[in-house]
Amino acid sequence: MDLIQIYECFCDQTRLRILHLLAQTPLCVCHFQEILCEPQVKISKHLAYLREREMVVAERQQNWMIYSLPRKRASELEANLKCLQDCVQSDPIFKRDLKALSKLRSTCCEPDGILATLERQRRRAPFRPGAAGNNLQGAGPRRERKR
Amino acid sequence: MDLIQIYECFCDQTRLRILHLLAQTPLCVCHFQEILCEPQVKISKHLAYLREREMVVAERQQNWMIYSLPRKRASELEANLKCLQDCVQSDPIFKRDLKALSKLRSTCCEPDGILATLERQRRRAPFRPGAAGNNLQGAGPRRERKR
DNA sequence: TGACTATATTCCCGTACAGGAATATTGATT
DNA sequence: AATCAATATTCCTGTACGGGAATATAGTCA
Repeated sequence: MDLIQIYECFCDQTRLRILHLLAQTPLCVCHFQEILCEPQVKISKHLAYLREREMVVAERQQNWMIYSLPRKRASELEANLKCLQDCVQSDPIFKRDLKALSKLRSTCCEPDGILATLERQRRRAPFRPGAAGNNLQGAGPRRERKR
Repeated sequence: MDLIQIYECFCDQTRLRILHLLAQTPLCVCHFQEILCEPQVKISKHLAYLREREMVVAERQQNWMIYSLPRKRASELEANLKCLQDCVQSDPIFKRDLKALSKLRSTCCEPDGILATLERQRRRAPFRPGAAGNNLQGAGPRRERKR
């Protein structure tokens, strides 16, 4: 019964917001960080959770991981995504997310898709190091991995 | 955000089956036991879970607790219940549940609602002590409650 | 090759269930 | 008052996350 899995994926607010955004367009992790204003670990983990359950797919593009909804979606997923849209359309948080998304897109006038967008964004503003919610961490010193 | 709560309620198979049945008609606990073929504790606990989150309401009728969906439901709940219907309509488990439900109703030709049904059922077949999935336990000896 | 960037993983801790066994509880019946 | 029937609650155990800190990793670029 993988309807259950769908609901499991849906019952966390961060995941809901991610899916809601992906219903609009593919996005990379740093976009989620910007839009959701949540720490990197959190987003990365929830994306992993969704990936393991095949609710999203990931594809590497240079340094970025582009996440998107799978092309072929089970009808249950499709139905629930649609239902989700209806349910959240008046919710301030989700509305704000959409607004932040469209702002992010407009700043790079996206002619040929998200990838070109990313490319350009990177040249102009290498991820806005000081922006709110942007708490990237350096790679830190390496040492023997515990195991 | 109580959409999340809805999804939390939906992400367990037993609860899904319960809600799916309640979308048809109010029912009492022993009916769930019969239809779902699950132990009493399990059903009782999931009903408590749903009650605490106000996804169902309970009303005592003599010895029985009648559970039903609340009269006034949030639009999100309504939407998701509808979505659920669509998603499970071809699922064998849920189809079997509906079949079991209608059988249970037809055996008592329900003229004046579930309560009369219960009344009559009880006289004729006092809960079928040996039936499959029916694992009622006696009240057991009492002793000082630990606390 | 070394530094840097974007993202993933591991470790750790706390909490929320899920499920079953053993009662507890409450109203009805005798 | 004692018993019974229907249902709820408590205790216990195991597991799945959720979140954050500290790295780890892989690609890119100088």
